Amino acid sequence: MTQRKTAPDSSRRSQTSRRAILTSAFDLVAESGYGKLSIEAIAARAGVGKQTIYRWWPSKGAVLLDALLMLSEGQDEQLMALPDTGDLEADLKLVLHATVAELNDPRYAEPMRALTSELMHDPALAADYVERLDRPMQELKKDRLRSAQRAGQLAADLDLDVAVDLLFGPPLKRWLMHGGPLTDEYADAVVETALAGLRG
Amino acid sequence: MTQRKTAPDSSRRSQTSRRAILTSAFDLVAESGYGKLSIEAIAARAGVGKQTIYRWWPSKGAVLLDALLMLSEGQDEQLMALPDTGDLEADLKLVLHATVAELNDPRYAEPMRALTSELMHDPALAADYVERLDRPMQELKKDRLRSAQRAGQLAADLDLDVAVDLLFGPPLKRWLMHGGPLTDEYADAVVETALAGLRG
Amino acid sequence: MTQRKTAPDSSRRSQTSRRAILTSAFDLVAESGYGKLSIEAIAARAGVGKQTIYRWWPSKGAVLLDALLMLSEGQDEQLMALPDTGDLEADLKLVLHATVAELNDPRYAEPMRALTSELMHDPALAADYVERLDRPMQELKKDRLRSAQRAGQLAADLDLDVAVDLLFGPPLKRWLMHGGPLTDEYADAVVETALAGLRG
Amino acid sequence: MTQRKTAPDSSRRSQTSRRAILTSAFDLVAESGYGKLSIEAIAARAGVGKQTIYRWWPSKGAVLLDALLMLSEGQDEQLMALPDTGDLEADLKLVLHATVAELNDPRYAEPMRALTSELMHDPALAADYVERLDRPMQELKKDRLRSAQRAGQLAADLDLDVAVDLLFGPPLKRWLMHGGPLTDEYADAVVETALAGLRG
DNA sequence: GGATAACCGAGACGGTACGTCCGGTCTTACC
DNA sequence: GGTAAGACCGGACGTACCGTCTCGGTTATCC
Repeated sequence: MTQRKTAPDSSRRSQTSRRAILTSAFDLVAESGYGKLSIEAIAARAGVGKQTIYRWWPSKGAVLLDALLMLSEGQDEQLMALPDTGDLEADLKLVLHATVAELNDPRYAEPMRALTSELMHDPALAADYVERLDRPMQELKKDRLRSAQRAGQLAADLDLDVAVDLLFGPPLKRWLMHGGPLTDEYADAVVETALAGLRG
Repeated sequence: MTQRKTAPDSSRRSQTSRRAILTSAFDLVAESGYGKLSIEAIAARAGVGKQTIYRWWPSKGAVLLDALLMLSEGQDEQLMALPDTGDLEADLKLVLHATVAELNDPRYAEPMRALTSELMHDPALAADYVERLDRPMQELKKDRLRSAQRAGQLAADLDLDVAVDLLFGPPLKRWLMHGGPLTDEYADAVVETALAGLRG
Repeated sequence: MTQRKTAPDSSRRSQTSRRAILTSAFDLVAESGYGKLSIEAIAARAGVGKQTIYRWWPSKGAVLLDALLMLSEGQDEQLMALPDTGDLEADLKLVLHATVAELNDPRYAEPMRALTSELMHDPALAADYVERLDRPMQELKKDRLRSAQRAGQLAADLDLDVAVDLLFGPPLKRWLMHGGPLTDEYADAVVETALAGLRG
Repeated sequence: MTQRKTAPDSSRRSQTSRRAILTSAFDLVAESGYGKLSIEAIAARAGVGKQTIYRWWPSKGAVLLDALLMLSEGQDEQLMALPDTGDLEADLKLVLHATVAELNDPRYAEPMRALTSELMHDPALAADYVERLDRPMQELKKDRLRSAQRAGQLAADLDLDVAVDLLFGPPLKRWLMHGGPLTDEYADAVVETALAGLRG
């Protein structure tokens, strides 16, 4: 079940309130951490009644998801594609550097962490997340790999989903588990090793 | 600062209560999910005063971590090593199958999910987790890879930490993000692709 | 500072809950004694959230005071006067008998004891008690004495506050200190002695 | 049932601890009020195990009673008598002034208030209080009145218990109920009015 | 003079209640 | 009908004490 509740966006809905709620949620979690993120706090900071939140979102995780989506609302229509200079390794390193930078920037990492933590206990929200954020990203990445595959730079029988996971799973593991520093050097090592294979 | 509070295990401490608390926590979360896991519920089910929990653990995440550690208390001394038949690919597939099975078994997945969600918001707990659960596991895995490296089955200059992440990061990503089915076939694909490299 | 918190009685306030809380408090203390009177117990018996009590009263003593005041809410407007048959001694004995009866009736004595005990440690509550219960009573008593004074039955220069204390202080002392039986005969002796003076 | 538990004073009992407990209790309540008086606080301040308190006293009220009794341990044997100059009115005013001063001195009033509040809910303690503090005082006062009665200064058929209550009940009422200032002038008025009678 | 038993400080234990915070529902009064 | 405001019931939080219960470590009699 996807977040139908979010969609209707009745014409009577106050866009002012919607934006105030989303930015309040995002800012609250970025400033004070997940612990301070409560529906009451969001409503208070947004100058909004609690009911206005409950009417349009099923959980604070859903608010958070919308808040993150709002950030990329500018480049909406024409979803930006990943860089394709022909040099696959360089392009991938560039993308992973960006990913690493985002995960290390508290401003984005904290809301992301909060959302991820909600995803783990809310399958409906997780499905929504996959559909609206994760899958589009995954497709973009697969597009770049497909281009390389067509150019003969990747194995012809390569499963692109696995390939994307091989590149982006390792940084995610470090980020989640705090299992070591999350640096550009690490990202480079991941790209090089994934491309060449463990056997070298 | 690691969870020193957990360690001292004063001689006055009631081992009966400790065990009751840990099994209660584990069972509660396995049966009813993370939402039902409250300190009050743990104390009630364990037949213990709340203070006895607060006295020895700083958060319910710390209780959960100890609960998971208790499960592997039997094989403490002789830390089991990973299988080493000489056939690296087969051994790794075996291990990843076990990992996948664990992540798919609600009995273990639910407590793990709960703990992971706590880790994300509690750096001290995360450090403790890394030290007491993650690093030992990581070392075991590196040991197996090192053995293969010595046998010439892996690149001589391979960074083993990166290698382990390349193998275990992808399933973790799927598990966390619900970004696709987590099957033995997927595990096999990950092992094969990681060993051969994306270039094939 | 008087108990302004109690007064506003915002139009949004639930009168149902208010009454349930006051009767629950009164009944609980009457049935089970002061020891069993906790905010939690009141809330539970009244079927009310604890916050609803904390929102409107600053302490359980304040609840108790309101509960006692609620009992005399019927005869609000026309504050009943003390009997005035012209026979001062008989009238006073009647009133003291009533006082003694009330102090001996567990149903009223227990809540009164509980309230008195709270008064002793809470000056704000004590001020409120004086203003809303004690002073009105005191005035009623002084009115009756004033009437007798005008009829020449009492000394012209008599301080009526002292006079009231002389009549009602002794039973209070016995009640508080358990310093002897609190009977109608005692009340009669107090009235007679006070009127005639120790010198006789 | 009287406080037998207090009496045995086994020869093995530590007098150091006993005194530390009593002075700690007295000082705690005098300094921080009744609210801060807990068995734990007494034990901590006295540098004593909680069990040592529970072993010798049945409640904190009992500790308080002993603490107050300890203060008058000096003049033990020869219980001081009330002043008897022959001038009854002057003597009584002197005694009531002393009473008023004590009730107005926070150092004594606070422990007294605390004890009184305990008495109200603990009949056994109340009985003990009457026997060990109240009755002896009452007898002293009656002795002085008896002397006056013999001298013909008081009615021959006067009930001395009632007489004492008539004199000491009114200040007690004011003290308890905060129903007006408790001054020497008030004490004088009580003595004069009680002696002369309300009729003048 | 060595056993032994009561007392001691300390503090963990199972509990109860505290006063606060927030979840999610409902009502009221605008607009 | 959407909204800001906020009262309401419920329930968990983390803390403070309750009274009971060991645990070692002194005493301080009694054999």
